[in-house]
Amino acid sequence: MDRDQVVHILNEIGTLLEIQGENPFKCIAYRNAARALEGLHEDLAALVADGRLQEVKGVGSSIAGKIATLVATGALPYHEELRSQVPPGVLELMRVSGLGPKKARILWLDLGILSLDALEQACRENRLLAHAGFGQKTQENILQGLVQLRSSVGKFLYHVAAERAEKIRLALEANPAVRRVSTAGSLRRRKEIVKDLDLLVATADAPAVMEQFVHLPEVERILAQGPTRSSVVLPGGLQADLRAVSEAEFPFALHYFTGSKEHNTAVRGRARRMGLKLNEYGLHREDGTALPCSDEAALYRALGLAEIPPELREDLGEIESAEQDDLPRLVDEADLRGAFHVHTTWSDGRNSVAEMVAGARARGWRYLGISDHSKSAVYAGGLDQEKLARQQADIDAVARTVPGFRIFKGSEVDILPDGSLDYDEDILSTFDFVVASIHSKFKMTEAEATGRLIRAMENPHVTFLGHPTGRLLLDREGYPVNMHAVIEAAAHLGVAIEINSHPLRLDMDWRLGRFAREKGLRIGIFPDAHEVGGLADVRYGVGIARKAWMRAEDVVNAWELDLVEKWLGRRRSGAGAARPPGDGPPAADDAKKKPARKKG
DNA sequence: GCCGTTTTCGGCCCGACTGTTTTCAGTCG
Repeated sequence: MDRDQVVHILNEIGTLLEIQGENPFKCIAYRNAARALEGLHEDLAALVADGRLQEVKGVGSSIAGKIATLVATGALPYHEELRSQVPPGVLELMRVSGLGPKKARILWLDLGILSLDALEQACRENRLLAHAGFGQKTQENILQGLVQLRSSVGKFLYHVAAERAEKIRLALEANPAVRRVSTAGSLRRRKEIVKDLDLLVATADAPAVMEQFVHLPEVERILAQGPTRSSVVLPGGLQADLRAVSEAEFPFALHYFTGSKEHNTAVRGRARRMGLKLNEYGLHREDGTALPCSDEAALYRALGLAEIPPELREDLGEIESAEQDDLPRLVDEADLRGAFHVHTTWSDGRNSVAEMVAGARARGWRYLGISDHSKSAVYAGGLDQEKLARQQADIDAVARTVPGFRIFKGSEVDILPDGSLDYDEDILSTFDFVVASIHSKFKMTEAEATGRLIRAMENPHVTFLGHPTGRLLLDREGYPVNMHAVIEAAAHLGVAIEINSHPLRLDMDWRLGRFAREKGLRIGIFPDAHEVGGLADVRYGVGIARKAWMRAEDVVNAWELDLVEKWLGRRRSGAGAARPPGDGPPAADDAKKKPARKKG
């Protein structure tokens, strides 16, 4: 049994104990042990073999014994006994927002509810009201939580889908019968949420490729298998479709299956106006003669358009821009020179300052901005003044060991309910940068949330606005914010808004990109990393920034170090909307033909 | 169940919010 499985079981034990009403600290102990294992740098099996498990902080003699059993035998009698005492349906109930162990236990023991369907039924029949702790409002909240939970079924986060798709793509690529292979669909367009995987191959032996595809080890179930198209289900219910075409058809099929539907419709309309017919098999004149294209670039060229990157194919003005050959050169991961918004063990990170810096250097970055949590973020180990001083001394010490690499001292400072910041002037002035974020009191009206964010940005110490809506994809709606007003204020004040690259956040939303560009907003593609591996999440942020039409010059952490230092300095000295030298006015000409579509 | 410059017992991260209560329990981050 590997580490991830052990972590999962320890967490589950914590939950099962909680449902049984065990001492809460005992439950926490199991979760802490799971967390400690997650942050482990060493091989778990080796640790067990050497009898050094108890050296891990959070793992004592009892849990160490259980881990050893799990690693050695793949099972744990204690865990199985707990599972036999609590039906699996109870754990299912706890997935509903607002239902914790206590309420789930009451639903189970007093009402015999063991499924989401039964829970909904009971709410509709007002059967919850008779029980202590349940009122009208609770019942309504549960029904709402059920809607939210079910709406996430059949949807997958980009990073999950991308990882699965890449495995399949590599397997297909290794097949000698496959000439070309690509992902398509919303995944290729880098949407933050995808419903299924679309893959496309060019081959002369489609049946053989289909045979390979449906029998890949990750396939759980075959939905359909034909010579040109097969569909399978992967673990977790993710559906993957593979289509096979000839090499000559490949560019047209790739374009067609990449979409979006709206983009395709617009492109086909354009072809028709030019006396051409475009479909997934080719581009033809009215007399039926084919216009061969070797790739998508040739296809667009044949229609009098510059090649449109997949990320932009949402019919949000990209065709007009391509027609005038003024599509932006989109930011690329290789453009990033560093990053801000990184946590360390000083707050809730899993790696030290030195380790995070080493990770950044290994990526070829020239600078890194450390921002642990501020004092009000107690649950995340926020730093008080004394601890902050020690953290900053630590950063100074690490900085001396990495000449030529710049470490910026900052903080992810909580924006308090009234829009003020969680540190006073004396402390704020010790930072090179400040990421201001909301982490508490999410229930606000749109006016309150918008005012709160803008007031925070008016503080001259604030350089970046962190995850502006607080959303967690497929999990939690963000607070309602008038993002247009926030973007205008940020651009005016010279504050850059973060595109938080954590795959659950990807916040700010890309749909605001055109508007943001028009206003001259600067953005940051920041990892919000809590461990070294989290630095790589910037690739997801880059995908969103590309969908948002962002160029390297719009992205603060794609700037060279000297430019970033100047920019931070100007903001601090109250110069307002500072821009890097040589960077002209916002490129409004290629950003305002079509207003950005509102979120949703 | 874990841990120790508060050290073998007694605290453990804790404040805000919500909905339920009539002084607080449960949930969340």
